[in-house]
Amino acid sequence: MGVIAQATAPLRSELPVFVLTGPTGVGKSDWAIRLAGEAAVEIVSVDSALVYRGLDIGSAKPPRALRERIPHHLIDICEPSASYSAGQFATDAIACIAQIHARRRVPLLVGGTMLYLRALVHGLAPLPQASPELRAQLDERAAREGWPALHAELLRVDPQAATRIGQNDSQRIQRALEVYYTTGRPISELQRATVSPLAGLRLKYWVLAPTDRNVLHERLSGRFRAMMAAGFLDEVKGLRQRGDLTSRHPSMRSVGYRQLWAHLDGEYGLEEAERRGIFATRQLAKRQLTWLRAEKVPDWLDPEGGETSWNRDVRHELRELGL
RNA sequence: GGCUAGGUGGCAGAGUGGUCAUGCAGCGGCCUGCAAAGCCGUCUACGCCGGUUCGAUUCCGACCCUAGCCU
Repeated sequence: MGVIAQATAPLRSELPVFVLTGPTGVGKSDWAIRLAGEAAVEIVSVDSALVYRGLDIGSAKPPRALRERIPHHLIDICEPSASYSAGQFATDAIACIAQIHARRRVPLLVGGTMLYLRALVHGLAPLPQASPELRAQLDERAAREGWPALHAELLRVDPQAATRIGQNDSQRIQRALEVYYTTGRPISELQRATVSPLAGLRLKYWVLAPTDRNVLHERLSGRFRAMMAAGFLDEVKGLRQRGDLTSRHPSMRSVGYRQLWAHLDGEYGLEEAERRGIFATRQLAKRQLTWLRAEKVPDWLDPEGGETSWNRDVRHELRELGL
C-alpha cells in the first residue's frame, strides 16, 4: 500500500444522495427504516460505533432481523479489536453509494458521526493512513516529555498546523507529526488538496434535532437505562472475555462501553458507571449539535413533530426522479 | 432546654481580611484516517441580621437550620 492514500475518485451520477443526521438518540434510524421499507432508498450508516461487530446493545444497533429485511450498509464491517477510521469510511461509503446508484436507488446516509459525514461531504485530503508503529513511538515520547514538547517540535516542522492545534491536543499533535514523518511534508500543506468525493452530486440534507435540550436529555438518560435493562453490562462482560480487547481500543472507548468497562475494572460502582455513561452521552450529543450548527444546514426537524412532513419531502424528491 | 461540630455556586469539596480554589455536571466552541475520540473556553457561592474595619465569605454577637452528644 502506498504511503499516500489514493485520492478518492469523484462519484458521477445523476442520482442524489440523501442525508439524515442529528445528535444521538433522536430516532434517526427509526425514521430511516420505516422509509426504506417502502421507498427506493437504501440506508448507509454513518456511525463510528455501528461499524464494530459485537457492539449491539450499547450502540443501539438495529437488530439483525431488521437489517435482513431492510438493507443497511456499513454496519458490522469491522472487528472491535481493529481501528476503523474516517478515511476508511470515506472509501467504503463511496463504494456503497456507487453501488446503490447503479441499482437506480438513492442512498440515505443516516448517522451522527460528524467527522465521517464531513469526510464525505467536504472530502479528506490524500493523507497517509495511521502508522501504529509511529504512533506507539510518539506515545512513548509523550509519556516521557509531555505533549507540549511534541507540540513544540511540530511548531518547528509545521508552524501552520501547530498554531491551530492546542498544546495538549494529543491526537492532533500525533497525527500531524505522523504525517510529517511519513511523508516529509507538513499536514497543513497536504490538507490544501482536499476535494469532496461527492462534488457534482446533488446532496439533500436533513437534520433531526429536538428544539428543547431538556427533552433530548430525558430521551438520552431513558435510553441508557433501557440499554442497561436490555443487558448492556453482559454485552460488555462478553467483550472483555474475548481477551483481545482493552480499554484503549477505539471500540471500547465509545460511550457507555468505556464506563462499563471501567466499572468492571473496579474503578467505580454500577450506579456511578450509569451516571457517567449518561453524562458522556449528553456530551456527545452536545458536540454533535455544535458541529451541526457550524454546518449551517437549513432543514432542521424536531422529532416531536413526527416524520410525516419529512416523508412527504423525501417522496416528493423521489417522484421528481421518477423513482 | 444544654453542649459540640458545621452551614460555601446544581452537586462534591478547599480556603482567605482586600487577588483565582479545585473536581464533576451544565453551557459555548474547535475538529482532515482513534471522532461515541481528543482538546479549548465558561456562568451561578459563601444561611440570616447586626457589629468591628478603609474593606468582610473570612473577625465578633444574636438568630435560623443541620448532625451528633447530654438532660
